[in-house]
Amino acid sequence: MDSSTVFQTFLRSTFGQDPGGTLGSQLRPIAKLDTIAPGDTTRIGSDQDRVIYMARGATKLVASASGEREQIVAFHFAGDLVSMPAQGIHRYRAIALTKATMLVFPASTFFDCIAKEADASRLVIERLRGALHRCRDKTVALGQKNAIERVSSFLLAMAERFGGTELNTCSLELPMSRREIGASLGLTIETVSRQITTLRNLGIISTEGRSQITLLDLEKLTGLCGRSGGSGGQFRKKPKFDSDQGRLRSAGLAAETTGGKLS
Amino acid sequence: MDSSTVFQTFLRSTFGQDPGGTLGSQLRPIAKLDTIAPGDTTRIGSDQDRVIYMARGATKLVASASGEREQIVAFHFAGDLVSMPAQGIHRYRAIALTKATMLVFPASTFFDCIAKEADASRLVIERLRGALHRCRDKTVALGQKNAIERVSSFLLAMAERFGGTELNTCSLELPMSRREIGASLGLTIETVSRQITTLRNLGIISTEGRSQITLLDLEKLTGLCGRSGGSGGQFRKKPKFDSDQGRLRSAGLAAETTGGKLS
DNA sequence: CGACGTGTTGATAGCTTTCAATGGGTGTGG
DNA sequence: CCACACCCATTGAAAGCTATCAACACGTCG
Repeated sequence: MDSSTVFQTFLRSTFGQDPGGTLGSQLRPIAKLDTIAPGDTTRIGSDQDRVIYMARGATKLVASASGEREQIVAFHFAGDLVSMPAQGIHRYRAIALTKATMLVFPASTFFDCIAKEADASRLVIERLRGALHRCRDKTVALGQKNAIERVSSFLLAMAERFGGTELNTCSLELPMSRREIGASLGLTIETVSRQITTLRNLGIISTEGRSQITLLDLEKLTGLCGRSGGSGGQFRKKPKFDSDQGRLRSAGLAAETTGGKLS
Repeated sequence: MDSSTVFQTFLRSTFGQDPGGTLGSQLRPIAKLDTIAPGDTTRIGSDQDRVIYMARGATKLVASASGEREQIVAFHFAGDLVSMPAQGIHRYRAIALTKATMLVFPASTFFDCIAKEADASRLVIERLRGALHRCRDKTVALGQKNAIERVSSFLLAMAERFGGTELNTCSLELPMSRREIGASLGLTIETVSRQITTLRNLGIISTEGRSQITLLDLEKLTGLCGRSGGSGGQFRKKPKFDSDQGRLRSAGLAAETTGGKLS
């Protein structure tokens, strides 16, 4: 894809500006286009903090802990802005799920330019706030929710993001594997698979192939997410599984996953 | 404490500005001072998004999930700026750990004012980025680390925040209870207690009373946190406990806790 | 001194992980 | 077009880490 076209799309969708303005002319020289294949990561400017604009495709933001452990912090899709630290407690990488096109900026220069314009500042601040709040929600999910709640929340979050909703049902084409869902939810691939099986047995979802999932009963699914303040189903405290494949436990809350805007 | 004095301190420490400037005169009218006792929460402007400046004391940022479940997303101390959403998937509250003094702003007006000044924008953006990155680190901890790793990381993070370091040892006076540590790490009070006992038995820490902890061996403690890229001790894969009170497992990483600046 | 909240310790149960085997889906090459 | 890897997903059995339940110790406060 053409670099100028992508940059133009970036300016419009992010700041509602046309090229030619001061912001556009300042950011243009530091924007670097990159297109990567599934499984790959951008190596552009990886030695410093970056801001990445997702022009096309989907990526996962992965943090590497010790050993082989990897946590997916967020998923990102077209239009998202991602803040990536170069160093820190963990190593973070944006890895493509599908063929992905992105614009990479050095963070310091990017934010210096943004700060000079009130409108752009306001928009970036709002994106950062949104990313922070979503990350907090994810924290709650990982700290307080059990497996069925996490998977239910994940499915609902994905549905809100890119599901075709029709009459209480909703079908999704998940761009990520079970392994990636597990890495995002802090669960193993087997546990994710079991929860999906449980949801299917409950008649709440149906599956087709490995990535096609249809949400048949959004209400019940929401009940399994356990939003705060909600009744939490018919349980209150110390709710546990019932039998072999189990029913559910309580219900925690939802939407810890996507990554919406700036993350 | 005097409202004007607190506001002045806020302007200086956050933006390096003196009152009288445009920013100060714009923010002054919307700043509301509040002092609350331990266990209490501010009710000022709780119907809308807020930004809270912590002038004095310590608070915990609590998210309520369904049932009785509560997750502490971050701890905040004097000088911190906290972004608080009014609505969302969960209900968030800033609850005082000690007697706390704070300045409360309505978020939208606050950020509108900030965005108009380049310097202030840059600083706020940097704080938001920091908060986001710390929150991500916490996500990794909750998603990938086991109990001993979480507690070790927590202690190290607290030590970095307000510990008197001297010759590989460091003593802390924790302002939070075991219950709050557990709520922050996604663990129960009993598990936290057991990990502390384990660390004491390993000679890595010593305790005195219920809140005084001395870190005797920062190196070993760090090894239990499992930072990425590190050797992870002498383990690689599938590292498990050894015996009754167990040794350790692998080692994950650290510092998911504090909350540093804007969270 | 007794009540109460906090913290510690022990025993048990449970949810998730680990280990292992099978089946399904996709892609490549003959 | 089909065969054959190869990866992904599902399912089962067993083990493990943490939660739950319970009892006790400690310090504070009335």
